[in-house]
Amino acid sequence: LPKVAKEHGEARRRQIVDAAYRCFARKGFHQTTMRDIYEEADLSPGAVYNYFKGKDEIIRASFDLDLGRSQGILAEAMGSADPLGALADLVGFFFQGLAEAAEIGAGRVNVQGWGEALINPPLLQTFRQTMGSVGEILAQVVRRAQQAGQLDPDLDPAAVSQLLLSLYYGLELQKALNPDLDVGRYTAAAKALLRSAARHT
Amino acid sequence: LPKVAKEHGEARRRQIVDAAYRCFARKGFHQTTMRDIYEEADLSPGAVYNYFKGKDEIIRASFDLDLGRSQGILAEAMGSADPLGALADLVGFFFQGLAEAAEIGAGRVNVQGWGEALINPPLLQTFRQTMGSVGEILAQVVRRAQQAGQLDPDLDPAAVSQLLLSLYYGLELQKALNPDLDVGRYTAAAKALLRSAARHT
Amino acid sequence: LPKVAKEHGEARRRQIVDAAYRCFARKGFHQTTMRDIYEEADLSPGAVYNYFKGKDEIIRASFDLDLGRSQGILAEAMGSADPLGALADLVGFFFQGLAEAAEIGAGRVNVQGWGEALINPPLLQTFRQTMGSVGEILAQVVRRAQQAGQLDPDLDPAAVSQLLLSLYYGLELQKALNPDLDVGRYTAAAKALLRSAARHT
Amino acid sequence: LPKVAKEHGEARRRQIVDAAYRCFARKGFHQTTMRDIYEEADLSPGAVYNYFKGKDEIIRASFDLDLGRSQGILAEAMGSADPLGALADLVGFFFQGLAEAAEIGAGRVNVQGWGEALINPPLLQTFRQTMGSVGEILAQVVRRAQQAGQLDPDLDPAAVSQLLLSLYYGLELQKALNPDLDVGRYTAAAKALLRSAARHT
DNA sequence: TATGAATGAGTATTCATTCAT
DNA sequence: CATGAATGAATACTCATTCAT
Repeated sequence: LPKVAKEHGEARRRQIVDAAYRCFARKGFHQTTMRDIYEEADLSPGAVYNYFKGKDEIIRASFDLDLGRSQGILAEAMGSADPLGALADLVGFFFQGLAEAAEIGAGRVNVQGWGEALINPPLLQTFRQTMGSVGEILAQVVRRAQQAGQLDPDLDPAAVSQLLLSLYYGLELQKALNPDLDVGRYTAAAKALLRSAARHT
Repeated sequence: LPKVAKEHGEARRRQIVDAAYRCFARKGFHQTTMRDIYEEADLSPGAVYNYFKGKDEIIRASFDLDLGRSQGILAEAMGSADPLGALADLVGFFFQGLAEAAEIGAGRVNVQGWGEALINPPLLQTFRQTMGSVGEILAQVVRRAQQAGQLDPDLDPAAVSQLLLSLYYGLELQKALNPDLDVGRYTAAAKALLRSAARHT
Repeated sequence: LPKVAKEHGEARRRQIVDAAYRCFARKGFHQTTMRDIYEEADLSPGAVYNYFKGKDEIIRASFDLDLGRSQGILAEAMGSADPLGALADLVGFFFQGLAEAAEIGAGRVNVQGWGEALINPPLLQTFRQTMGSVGEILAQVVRRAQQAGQLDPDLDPAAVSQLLLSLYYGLELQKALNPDLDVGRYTAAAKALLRSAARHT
Repeated sequence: LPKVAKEHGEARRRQIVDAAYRCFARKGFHQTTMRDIYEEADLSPGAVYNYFKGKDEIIRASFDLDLGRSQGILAEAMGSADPLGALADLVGFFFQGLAEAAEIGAGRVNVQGWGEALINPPLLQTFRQTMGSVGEILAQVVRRAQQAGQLDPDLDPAAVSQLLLSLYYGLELQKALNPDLDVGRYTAAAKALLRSAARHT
């Protein structure tokens, strides 16, 4: 029974967060009212409050996403024998993921989330953590690429990792503001750039 | 005297927008109340409404910034005899500008502005216009660099220009979320990357 | 149980409209604030808005009155074998009703309602509908009185019906502006006038 | 000089009241803002306040109309050798006057004025005075018609005078709510009614 | 747990009026 | 007298949250 109850609770939370997510993508966090959320979720106001303390918690929950799917490819990249190639793979994987996630409005929610994070400390933590850990992994891969002689050893691994993050976030932003943007061409250019950065021996 | 009146009006509008800007940087657009704004501006509520129709107009006015200062260097870059070098200069100029603007909270306001633009059509226009025109200039410079043999002619100029924009916006984002970020190192890495992309003849 | 909920809702709406009505009689529509209304109704502001979209809807609801009580006597008049006598009865009934309604301030609200209707289209519809349908019934009774030889067949039934409406509205107005007015004497004179209009055969 | 000044002042007051009147006819007293008034009058806000203490005074001034034009015919009626005929003439004169005044929106302003008077004591006085003095004159004419054997001596003169006022105000109301109303037919019916009330000797 | 009526602090905005120039 | 920028009290309405059922 407790297990069933727990599963039920998880399902309800998911139902609420999903509904909220759709609202957020459409109207933004602060234009979305609790009413929007519980109507989109087909629930009563009280029901929502049985699962979340308030709107803020729902916003935060919208970003407690499974970095899980990405974890695998990131770990793989760190261990790859061809670090530079792994970076290119990451670019392909993440940029393409962006294009797919755009369909559920993820880009719209994320871009708004950045702004929200600036005035919402707990959310800021979430974002910094994600960016921080991914950034460290990227820096590590860059470092390994340097050790493998694939990249100029004078490059600043941390800064390069930030550049790579910028290519990702910048794409997410530009794609959100202009959905017509062609992710494929963008990705191709990014890979070309990466290739050209390879050490010419 | 109409001229005096006009100047006075402009000054007041500036006073209000500046006050609002500080509030926005601190608390976000929607957490900032009109009261916050007119108190920060040391005005009465009515006074603010004499110059702006409402909050929305103030938000929009906060982004009607003078692209003017940048116009010069962009034009110069387009005409430069060393397009690739000009690109590096642009990177230096704009990234450094970002660091300076951070002091007045511009980064914080801009990042929030992106999110706002997604649910605020007039603001979206403003952003798309800015990004569009700067993007075209960059693409043009890239094209000229290719013609000058400085860059691989197979590169997609539009996509490269988007990458460059990403480096800029991504920096603005990362700097806003983490003010400790070292813009100098980031800029150096970007320039190194650009150099490595130069055609090796 | 939906039925209970519906009854509850109706009761609340009534409670609000009644409270508003008292305020309107006292201070007029536009001098009455929503605060006046929800305090008079002993409710919170939000509660009022759960039942009415806004002040305008409350004003309109104040005039969605049951023409029901009158419907009976009007129908009866239309079918009466003594149409002229029926008209006199209507005069007695309605003018007396006016005197009674004055106690709840109905006259005051109605007089203000006429003015409001001039600048409030939906309300205008309400008034025109009521006046129109009552007017048609009166014209019909007049016509029947003419056919029965009780009234001069040369009289314009529609115009006579307008005269009768004027006697009613004019009384409501004069009584509202001067509560001392003696409705009994006014009614007696109206009946005498009606009698004198009877065809002298 | 003082005379010129006074004339100037009067002209300005008239200019303001006329402008206000147009606004009132259009939007009602309380929907009309002082801004509406001084813009319609092509004046500055301060200018208006140089001639009127405030909005309320302008409203009141809108009803301080020249009963003058009517005074003549009323006096004449009181002295007429054919009082009943005089009553019919009054009906013709005033009802027709209503039709003409409708063009400047007088009906709309008056109907709204009745409602306003109910919550505006000084205005109430104005209305009661006008109605009272006209009513007394009418009662007097009725009394003289009775003495002349033209009307049943059992009729209540005061009540009959109220009925006559009702025919007037009721017409004004119905015409305001329904501008299509045919004043000619209404007047004809009123005169016919009056004729039928004449004593049949 | 679920419901949804009720709460009430909070917010944007208006507008009659003033007064320094 | 004229101007019109400034004032600020007042107002309609919202919406996150609660709690009795």
